[in-house]
Amino acid sequence: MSTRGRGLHGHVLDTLGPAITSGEYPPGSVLRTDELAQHFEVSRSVMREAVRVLESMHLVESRRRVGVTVRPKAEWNVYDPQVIRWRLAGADRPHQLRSLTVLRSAVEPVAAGLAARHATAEQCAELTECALGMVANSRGHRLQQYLFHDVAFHRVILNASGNEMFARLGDVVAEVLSGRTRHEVMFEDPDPAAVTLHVRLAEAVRARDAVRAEELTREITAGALQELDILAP
Amino acid sequence: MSTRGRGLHGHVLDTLGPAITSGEYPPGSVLRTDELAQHFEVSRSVMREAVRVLESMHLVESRRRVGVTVRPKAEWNVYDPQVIRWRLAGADRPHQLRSLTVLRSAVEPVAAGLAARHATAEQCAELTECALGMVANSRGHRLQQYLFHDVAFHRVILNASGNEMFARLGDVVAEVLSGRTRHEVMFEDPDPAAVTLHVRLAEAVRARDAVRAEELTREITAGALQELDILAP
DNA sequence: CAGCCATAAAAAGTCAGACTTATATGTCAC
DNA sequence: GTGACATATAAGTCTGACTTTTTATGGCTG
Repeated sequence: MSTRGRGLHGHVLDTLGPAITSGEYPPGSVLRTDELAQHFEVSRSVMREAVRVLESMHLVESRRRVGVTVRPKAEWNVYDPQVIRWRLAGADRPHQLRSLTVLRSAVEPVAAGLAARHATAEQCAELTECALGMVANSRGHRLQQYLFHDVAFHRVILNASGNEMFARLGDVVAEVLSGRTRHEVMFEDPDPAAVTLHVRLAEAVRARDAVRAEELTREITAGALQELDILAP
Repeated sequence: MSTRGRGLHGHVLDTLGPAITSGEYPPGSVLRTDELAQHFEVSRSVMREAVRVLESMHLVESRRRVGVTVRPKAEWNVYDPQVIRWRLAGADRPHQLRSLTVLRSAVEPVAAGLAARHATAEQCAELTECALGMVANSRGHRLQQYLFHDVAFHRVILNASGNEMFARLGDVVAEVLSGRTRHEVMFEDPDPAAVTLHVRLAEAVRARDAVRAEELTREITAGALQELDILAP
């Protein structure tokens, strides 16, 4: 996973990326390409490629005669899936999870409304299938199977919205949902009310009821916010 | 602008990036690093750095013995500011503008609600100042000055939300707003109703009225959708 | 002492060439 | 047809030398 371990520069990124996003190298820190290359025991060419990638993520800035400077957090490309993974794997995972859940609560209801208008028959079928899968695995500590269908469900909604920006948030939602099952809440069976909401949402999309789809999704995301004790979204 | 023309690899990206996002090299196309290096008259090292950046944006995939393959559009990192700029500069600018406006319509109302809760006194003051600037420049074809305050206004809202994911959409909103003034609609003075909505929104945030702030922002973004003839968002 | 300019040093940037490695594809035997 | 094997190809890596830009320094002049 991650950088698919592809190539030496990928390995360097797997170490250096998290080190930066976790604050090990705080903003303003200055790194030297040559030193890094020595430290990671790779050639300067490889190190330079890694730095270029970090630069394209706005994590660092490379300037002549100065070095590679870590940029302030506010400038990072926080929508880069790689950056999101690094941060979710690091210390501010809880904070990141909250930010992303709030984002979900803004995007998903609108996406669901659009999905109700644009979903194909096939997508409606997938949706129903996922919802049934959730129901079937909602009891008896079958959390992994439940998660699988939950993720698939939200992915279909986002894709069916027909908006590419929404569709690309599928991975983010998947991370948030699986993160929830893995480390945070959700040690017990999922809330039956949440399961019901998904079933009704699938029905609403099938019935092309955009308003109802949007409202049901608001209830779903409100639940997600509550789980993280985010009272005032 | 763009890649800040920094270095040869930046120049290569300025040409190759738009070429890919515009579909000049359709998904599935295979490029060879050596050929590209020759074509751009740069060394392979520089070309490789450029390819690495494109790879980190998920625009291409580099595989041994095959070459550099253009990935399907659905896999691109469409939230990367660089990618957004390239696409806004290219042929599917209208399509991109619609996607981003729909995204705005989902995010900004929630952001405004949060801003009403979290905005500092300073941010409230900035907001009022921006709104006044909009009013002052809403007549007499002072479109540039109006745009400046409009962008600043929405930036403050997004920053004041306290959510880093929202805050990072400031640049996107800026692009959408300025794009609107530049190429699309808005040859005449802005709609007075929209101006009024901004003033009332600034008041709502100052008054810590989250519900009203959210609703006013919905009206603002609904207007933006209408301008692009997006009837059913 | 202040201000300015020439100089030097530091680090990134660039290039060229040789070598390594993975892998798609074709070939041959069975 | 299936499998093992050979081969060619393009990316990947390393090294070392050179260039360019930017900053700091230090001495000169007023």
